[in-house]
This record gives sequence, C-alpha cells and structure tokens, in this order.
Amino acid sequence: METPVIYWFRRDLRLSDNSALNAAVNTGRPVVCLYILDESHSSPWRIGSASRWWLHHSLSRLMQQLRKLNTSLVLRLGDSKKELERIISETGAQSLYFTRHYEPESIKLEQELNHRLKSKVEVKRYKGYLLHEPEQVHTLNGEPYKVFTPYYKACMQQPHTHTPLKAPKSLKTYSNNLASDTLADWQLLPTNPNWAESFDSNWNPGEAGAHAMLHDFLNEPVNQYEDLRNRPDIAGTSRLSPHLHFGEISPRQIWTAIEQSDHHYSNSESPYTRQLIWRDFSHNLLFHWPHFPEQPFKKEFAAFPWRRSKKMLQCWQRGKTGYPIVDAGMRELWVTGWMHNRVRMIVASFLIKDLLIAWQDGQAWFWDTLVDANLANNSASWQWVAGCGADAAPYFRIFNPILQGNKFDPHGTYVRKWIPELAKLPDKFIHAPWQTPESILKDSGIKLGSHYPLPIVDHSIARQNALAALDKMKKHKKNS
DNA sequence: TGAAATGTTGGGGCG
DNA sequence: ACGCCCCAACATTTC
Repeated sequence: METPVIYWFRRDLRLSDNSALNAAVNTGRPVVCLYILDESHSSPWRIGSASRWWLHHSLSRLMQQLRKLNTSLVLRLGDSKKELERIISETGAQSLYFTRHYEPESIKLEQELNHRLKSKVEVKRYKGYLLHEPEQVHTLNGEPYKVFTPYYKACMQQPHTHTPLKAPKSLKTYSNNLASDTLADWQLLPTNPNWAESFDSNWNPGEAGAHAMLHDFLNEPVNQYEDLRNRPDIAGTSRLSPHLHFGEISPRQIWTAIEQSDHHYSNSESPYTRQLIWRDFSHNLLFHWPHFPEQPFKKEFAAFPWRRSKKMLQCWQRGKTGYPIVDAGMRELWVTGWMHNRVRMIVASFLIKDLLIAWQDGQAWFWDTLVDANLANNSASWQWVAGCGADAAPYFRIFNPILQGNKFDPHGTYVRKWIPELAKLPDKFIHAPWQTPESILKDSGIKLGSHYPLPIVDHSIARQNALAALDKMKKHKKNS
C-alpha cells in the first residue's frame, strides 16, 4: 500500500482555505487525518473549560465533514511529539503536513519536530492562521513593531491578493484501521452541573457555523460597525472570535468576503478589518515576546502593589460588584462563554483599577470562561487595559462604570437582559441603582443589598487609590 | 478605544 | 448703566 501523508489538524479545524490540508491532499497520496489533544506539557495555558466545550463540537463537526469524504479523524491523547512519532511509525508515513501557530509551546514544538523528524520524514509547515506572518512585518531596522499604528500601516503596504482555496472535493482514503479515541473519551463537555447549557443556543461551532456567522455580519452590521461596535445592547459585532480562534474560518476568507461585499469601506480603511490586524498584532507580540502572557511588557509594572483579595475577585467573577454594567458583562460571560468587547474593557478596567487586582487574575478567569480564549489576544488585551502592554492605554485612563454604562447602554437594555432583578429600574438609575430614591426602589421591587448588591467599592475613592498605587510603583522604580 | 479637575467665557439676574 | 455673582458651556490640563 502507498505510504500516506499525515495531516495534523491543530487550530485549523476547517476544510476550505486550508493551504496545508490542500497541499497534503494534492500529493495524491492517502491522507491520515489526525488530531492530538495534548495536556502533557507544563504550560499553565492548557485549554480552558469553555474552550473545551467548543473544541468538542468543532471536532465533532469536522468528523462529520470528513466522513462525507470517506475519511475519519484519528483522535489521540498525549504528548504531541510522541504521538506524531507513533503514528508515523504505525503508518510508515513519509510526510507530515500542518499549519503553523505562534504560542511559545507551539513554536518550541515546531522547532523540535523540525530537528527530530526531518531526517526521517518530510515536515511541511504552512501559514494560514494570520493575515501577516511575524517575520513578514518589521521596522526598517528589522525590529518587530511595538506600536499598533505603524504596524498597521506596514501591513497595509503588503499585497493582499490571495484567493481563498476551496475545500478538497475528495481525498485518497487511508484504508488501514488506526487506533483512535472517541470524542466521548476525552470528556470535554461539562457534566454535573452542565454550565454550558445555554451555549448551544448562542453558538454553532464548526466551519458551517462560522460561515453562517460571517454571512449574517456581512448582511448589515459590518456597514454600521464603526457606530455600533461599542453598543453591547445592539448586535453590531461579528462574533467570529471563537470561530477564528479554532481556525474554522481563516482571516483571509473574512478579508476577501468583506472586500467582495458591498461594504462602504475599502479594506484598508474598514474599521472592522482593522480589528483583524489587531489580531495579527497580538500574535506578533506573543511570537516575539513569549513571556507576554505572564509578565508585564513594561517592566516597571512588576513592582505594582496589587491587592490579593480573593473575596473581591469572586464578586467580580460572579457579577456581584454592584456596578450593573460590570455585573451584566460578567454574567453574559458566564452564561454564553463570550462578552461584548466594549464590556470586556469596562470589566477589565474595573478589576485592575477599581479593585487593584492583578491583570493576570482577570486573564486567567477569561482564559477559563471564554469560548474564544486565545493566548495572544487575551494577554495583549489585558495588558493593554492595565497600561503595562505594548502600545497600551495609559494607566491613568480609568473607566467610570456609570458613565460607560450611560454612554454605551443608554437605555439599560443590556443590563436588564443580564440582570433581570434590575429590570424595573427607570433608565435614569439603571447604571447606578444605589442613587435611586427609596420610593422608586420600592416601586421597582428592589431591595439593594439583598436582591442586588450595593457597590463593593466607591468608584471615586477607588480611582484615587488606583492613582496612588501607580505613584507607589513609580517611587519603587526610582529607588531601585 | 477617558475622566476629573481646573480654567475661560459669556449671558442673565440683581442690587 | 454698571459691577458683581452665579453658573452653564466649552476648552485645557492633569491624572
């Protein structure tokens, strides 16, 4: 029998516009489709709980798609390198094809594969996860960009002419039986309790779901993106993040679809595609600074006097801070595995600056609860809010949760959706219930402190404390 | 991809 | 008519 090609699926769980898969199929040899769940490494960033839910369904969909091509997906649990070596020896394969990734663990692994396997098999690595490779965009000195705008401009100088590839119509099946786990073996879905119950009604993981989501976005919201993207009470964002994270759709497919739609902007000016470049930028940062998820990019922040209050952190996690816009966001996250981006900034600012809790703690919570948890985006965004990242917001830019609420959820629709106990409060007080006159509270059937918490901190005092803490950090820097 | 404090201006009430 | 005060509206600076 012909020796097969191993196609190693990673976070490219799609058949269309998948250069690596296409190349594997085009060898004309039988293709062994493989997915490895690797929990063996020591990285603290093993896949989070909400992402496991997504992964389960995404793999399940991929298996359905492959079945139509008369092929199965071989599931293996274990150390990626060992499992790859194992399957190569089981099949006698002489080629290994895959898509590259940019996390420190992935970079290390790809280097090791290159060293250890290259003498025995052909190792072919393809791009596809980003619009621009980290090596491809740099300053005139050859340094990686640390500031977004020049990075963005440099990206726009690059040619964007690629046409997305169609899914292979057929592939040569590898007919020998290979041992495979079942998805159920991996127990990726939560049970007792099934906290992901309402994920099903919010999401449709997999390639088809990704394209349906894109279609809905192109249908209208993309043209109002600039105005509506900050409104959590309106469906104005693409909600493509989890699909992009798992590679169910390529950024190139989105880029091209937008270019070909009747979008009001050209892609180089589109406020939405600009966000896609932020995604590249985050991966660029992580690629060049592998400690980004753990350590502040601005070193002086290592001396920041964070508070370690488990109790406060828990109030934040459970959506019980007493600030409705913050609590609504945290509850949306818990219920759906996702949070509107404007609200992510608000809750992050609140944790970091009002509660003075380290951004790493917030990042860890997001990592576990977001279906779109992505190491590059998550760490770059948290550091951005904290003011310690590359090209970050200044630390002293402290969001006022009441003003943010009034501005971006002016009728309290978003708050009422996620905090139904406040539903009857008049618009005027929806973002600051504690300011409500007693009689109106009574009419609304709300008793603060029992139905809904009183604010766990006073924002104006918290703001002063935050600025004082920054001062303390600066003094520490001076003295050292 | 803020917010608060502080400064400036100008209209109107009023003695 | 005039100066004075108040304060909203807007601008600037500071954090």
